[in-house]
Amino acid sequence: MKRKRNAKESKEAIIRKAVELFSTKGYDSTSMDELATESGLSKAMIFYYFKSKRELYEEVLCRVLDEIYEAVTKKSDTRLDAREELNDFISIYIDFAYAHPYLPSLLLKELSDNGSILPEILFSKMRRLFSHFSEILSRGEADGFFRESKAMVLYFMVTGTINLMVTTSELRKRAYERDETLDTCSECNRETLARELGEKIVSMLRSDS
Amino acid sequence: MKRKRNAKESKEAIIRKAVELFSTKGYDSTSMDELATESGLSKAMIFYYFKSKRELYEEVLCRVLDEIYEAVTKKSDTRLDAREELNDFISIYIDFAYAHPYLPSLLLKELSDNGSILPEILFSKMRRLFSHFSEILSRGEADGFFRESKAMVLYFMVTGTINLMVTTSELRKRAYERDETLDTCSECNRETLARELGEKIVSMLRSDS
Amino acid sequence: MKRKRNAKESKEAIIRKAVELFSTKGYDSTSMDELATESGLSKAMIFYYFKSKRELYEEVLCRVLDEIYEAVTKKSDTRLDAREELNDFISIYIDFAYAHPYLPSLLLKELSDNGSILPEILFSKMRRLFSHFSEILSRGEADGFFRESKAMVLYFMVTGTINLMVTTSELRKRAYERDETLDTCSECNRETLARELGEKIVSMLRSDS
Amino acid sequence: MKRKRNAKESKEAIIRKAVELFSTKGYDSTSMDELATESGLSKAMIFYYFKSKRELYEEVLCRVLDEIYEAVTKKSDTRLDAREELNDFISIYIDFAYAHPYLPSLLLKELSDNGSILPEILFSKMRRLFSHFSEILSRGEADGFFRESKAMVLYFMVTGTINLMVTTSELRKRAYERDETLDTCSECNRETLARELGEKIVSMLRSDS
DNA sequence: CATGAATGAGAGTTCATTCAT
DNA sequence: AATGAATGAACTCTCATTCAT
Repeated sequence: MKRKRNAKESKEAIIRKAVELFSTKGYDSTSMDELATESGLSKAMIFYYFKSKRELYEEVLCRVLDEIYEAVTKKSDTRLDAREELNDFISIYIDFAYAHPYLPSLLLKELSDNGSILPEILFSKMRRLFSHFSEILSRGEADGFFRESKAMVLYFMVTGTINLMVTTSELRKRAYERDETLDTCSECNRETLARELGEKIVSMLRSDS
Repeated sequence: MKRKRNAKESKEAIIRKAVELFSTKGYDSTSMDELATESGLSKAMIFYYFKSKRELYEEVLCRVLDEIYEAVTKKSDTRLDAREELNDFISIYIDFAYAHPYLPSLLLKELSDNGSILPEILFSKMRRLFSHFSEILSRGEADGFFRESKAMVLYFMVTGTINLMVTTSELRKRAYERDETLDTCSECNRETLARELGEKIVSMLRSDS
Repeated sequence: MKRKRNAKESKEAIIRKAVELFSTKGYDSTSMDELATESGLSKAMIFYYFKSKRELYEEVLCRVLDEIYEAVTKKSDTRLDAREELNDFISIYIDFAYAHPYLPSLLLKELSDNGSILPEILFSKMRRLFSHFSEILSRGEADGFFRESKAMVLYFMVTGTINLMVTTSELRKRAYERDETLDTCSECNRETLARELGEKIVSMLRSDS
Repeated sequence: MKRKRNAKESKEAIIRKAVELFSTKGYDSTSMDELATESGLSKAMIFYYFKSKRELYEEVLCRVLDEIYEAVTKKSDTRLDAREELNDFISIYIDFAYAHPYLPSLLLKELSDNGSILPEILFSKMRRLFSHFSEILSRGEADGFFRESKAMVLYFMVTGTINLMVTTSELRKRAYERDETLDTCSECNRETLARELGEKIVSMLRSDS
């Protein structure tokens, strides 16, 4: 009914809602009808701006990955020693995940599909982020701060854990209420997590151990 | 036309295929038609044994969780010290994940759906597994082998990493082929992963550090 | 609402209506919704019996061509001289066209699409009919009854004319009512047409002329 | 952005493309979007010049019929005897069809739609062409060159055959390649067709036979 | 004269689910 | 215990058409 005549705004409204819906309900369970209604535009408008549902989804995922990459690299400072940098990576990733609580599940879902249909552009954006992480580790090893380790495993220990902590926050709360002897970290906030994770990961890598 | 098998056999055939399909294609992308054809029964039969697609799915997930729980607790031996037990947990979980490479993605997906629709029975099965893990840690702390830590975070560091490593194996291979300077652990087998993860996690928890 | 539980009947009902609708309204303008309603079944049932709209359409066209071919070859008698046989071909084709007034337009439409998307099976059925016609001419030439001619051109003169006469019958009536000095053959019945066409075509081919 | 052309030019550009698209793809399969893009104007402009898709289509058909009529009557010379005039009609129609190979299928399609929705203006343009043809025959009969015949049937024998020969040219080539014993007139050019058709039709009408 | 943004209606197709047998 | 036949509701996507600028 309301007609906005502003392309940018409309497109933005679609993407905004798309991010929300895709991440809370998943790709399949998000219908274009719903997305249309929720974004205040007609279904036809979505297809006016995006060729297909899949294309819209890819646009959404690209955005997410770009945002993460930028957040993580912006503050990156090679003058710091690798331990501090790793700590920064972790806490920035956590900040990002908490600020966009719907995004991690998007990533988890995409990864757990074996990524077989992952289009090239997404694929390379994911690689870029891992590459950045990997370099921090290498530098740490070169400088004698870190002992040798599998970057990939470490990467999943960091990002996987964060993603899971964020997406399960409701679940963990529920579990705690059911059985208070179970410490599901239901009260953990981003600081607690950052400290716990950062400290544990760095201590795990300490080369003098 | 009508092959008379007994009920158990038919039901089993359905579940077996369901596990395979749900885990390789996901819930939404698995159609009852396909499941019927593949399991050699008619669609109507599936609905005869299971009230709905969702119910079947839950049955499938319960199975998976039971299997994991059994695998993990079978060898559990409280006479061992907690460090060894933790190591066992990790390697058994890894064995399980490699033996059923489709299951981890099921779990990841279910968790990343915010679990808000997770039915009670699934929920408690998940709790049970975490509870077991948590006890190992507590014992380790009590015995002075482990320093204090958030069990939940540790649990995700372990299971999340394993699940991700398994579900992304194809993806990591692809990424490595594209750029060989990137160590995506594409050659890692279960032993490598068990060693890397077990050792790192235990060393991270060492109380004397 | 009414549920017939008879596969053959249902499939037949669909095809029957499909023939009618496709030929009166064309492929594009016939909607599956309409076809469903008209045939007394649900849309889903159509897709239960036919994989796609296109497949249904092909089935319909195949039927038509088979029917024509059978009608035309059934009475074919090589003991007759080619002139009589040609006459028979014409009058049988006319009978068929008048008995199934919706079919000729289907054929015309399919042909006028340049047949570029014509699937192999349809293509060969069309060839088979032309081949039969062509043989009659050849025999006539061999026996000295017919002079040389382009079989293809003759074939279109015969079938094209018949198809057009049938599909335009309403139109010609209207035109005559508008202007009675115009002889649109609005009163022509199948006999008139058979005589006019048969005689003219044969006389045109007479070798002694 | 806004290329200011004059109205006539724009309108002409639209019709030109419309003729091409409607005739190669048919009415339904031609989308206004496509037409807009191809004609270098915006969709809205098309609706500015033509009330609806149907109206544009009618305009297109009218053009075609006018062109044919003019081509056919331009050279018409009542001093010639009817046999020559008939021959001229045929060869001019053939020239026209070969020069505009997309138009015949338009006409065939429109006719085979039972013409029930044929608007008045199209209807009368079609009548006018037939009327001209009819007069040639009448004159031929009056002058004793032609024996009696149904003008309508003859008209379809001429125009129907030509239209079909043109629209099926690809098809006939394909059929010949598949089976070289089949003479599909795949090499026939306009001269061959004009000779074959003209001579056959005139000989068929010869009153002294 | 010209357009980009917007839409309602409808297209073909799929799917979980039910029912008669 | 078993199935083929049936369906309503939903899905993605397209299209002719309109309106504000």
